[in-house]
Amino acid sequence: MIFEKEILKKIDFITENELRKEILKHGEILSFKKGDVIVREGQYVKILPIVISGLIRVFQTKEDREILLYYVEPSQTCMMSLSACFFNNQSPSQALAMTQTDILAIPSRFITQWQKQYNSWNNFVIKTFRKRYDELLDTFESVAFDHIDKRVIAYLAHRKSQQESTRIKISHQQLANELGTTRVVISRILKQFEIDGKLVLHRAEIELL
Amino acid sequence: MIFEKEILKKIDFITENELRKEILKHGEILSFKKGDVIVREGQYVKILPIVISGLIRVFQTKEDREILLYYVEPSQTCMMSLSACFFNNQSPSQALAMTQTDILAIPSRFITQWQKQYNSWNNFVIKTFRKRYDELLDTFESVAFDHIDKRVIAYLAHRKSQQESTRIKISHQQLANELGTTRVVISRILKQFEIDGKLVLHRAEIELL
DNA sequence: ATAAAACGGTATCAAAAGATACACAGTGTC
DNA sequence: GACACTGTGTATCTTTTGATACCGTTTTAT
Repeated sequence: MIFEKEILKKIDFITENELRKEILKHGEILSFKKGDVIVREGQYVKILPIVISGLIRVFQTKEDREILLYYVEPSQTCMMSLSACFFNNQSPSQALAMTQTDILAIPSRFITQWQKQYNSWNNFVIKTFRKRYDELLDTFESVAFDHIDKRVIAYLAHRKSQQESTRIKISHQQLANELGTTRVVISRILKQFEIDGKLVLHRAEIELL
Repeated sequence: MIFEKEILKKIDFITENELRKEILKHGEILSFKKGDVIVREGQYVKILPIVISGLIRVFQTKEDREILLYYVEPSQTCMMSLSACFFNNQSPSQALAMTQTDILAIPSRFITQWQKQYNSWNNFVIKTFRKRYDELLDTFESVAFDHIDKRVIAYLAHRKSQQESTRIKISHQQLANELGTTRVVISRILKQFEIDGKLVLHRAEIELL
């Protein structure tokens, strides 16, 4: 059960009290289990999800390759849904619950309406676009100019910063998918890092030192 | 001299008559010569440029490398300016006139105001963000998964589609900058394409066949 | 318990692309 | 004409990464 209090905490970037009430009134909590598909490629999107708890992975598939666009964390929304709602388009990407995830589903008709009425909502919309652009640009730069070993380190450091522990649960194959390369390459690099004393490898888990 | 008629033609995506008048009233035409710097990195941006004629190159520089973000063509605006105006930020990127370029400069205070009042303006804003994201994603995918020869061909095809002639004026060095690689690599690839009969090389010019 | 699937280590080979170096041809300037 | 600068051709070498193959271990499903 999700309490109003928790929802309100996650939408603290909405400063207008009236809008906070509207969101509670029209938003509906939807829950997904780990692995659930939230949006399929090609699906029409009628709601804007705001993540209350959990994590959503948004990606595209192209010729049996996955292209990671971004993760949607609590208090964030999905740029692709936003834009699909806005233009009444099909979703060009797929969204997957990485863990048990609760979202607050806002009917799409409110998006532009609230943009006109509430500054903080419009801010939220624009910030969502800009943030994802910046992230993508970052990824682009690291793919274009950095070697994979540096990208692996950056990925692990980022994961570490999101949690308490220094042990990151991920298999070599999954890590390869995240970075758009192959398992062998990742195993090779990780082993070298282990030899260099930067980390310790466990089964489906990497311990940073 | 730029006539109102020409401006109105370039902003035909603005459907509200009232807004068209507002734009003419508050917008100011600024002209730049080829090579002029329109925005410097770090500069505060107070106006939103809508290109009426010409072409603007928007890019970042990082450790003596250039990262091309996008070109702004007539009827388009610059996403980075939009977002810098919106948040009253410094520009993270640089804008350069590629040819004689006329822009319609809209004072930044109108951006959010018009978003609230006029649907087509809000559409313009959102479309600008989405379009640049999609472009960047495309570039990202081709950098991540395509070989350079394919990217060279794609670049040339794109340039050809923008003009009448099949002769593209660009040096190997410039082309290398556009694609984020080195001159030698480009020369090597182009020469191979010439041997394959796909194009003919001239000095600082490539003729597609 | 046994089979199947997931996970990971490692060796070999090939391809792509970057780095460097050098030569030479046009173009523009004085 | 002498000179500098830009543009291009090309050879050599190295590094990075991907592809493939094979093996052993651990976990999961039936």
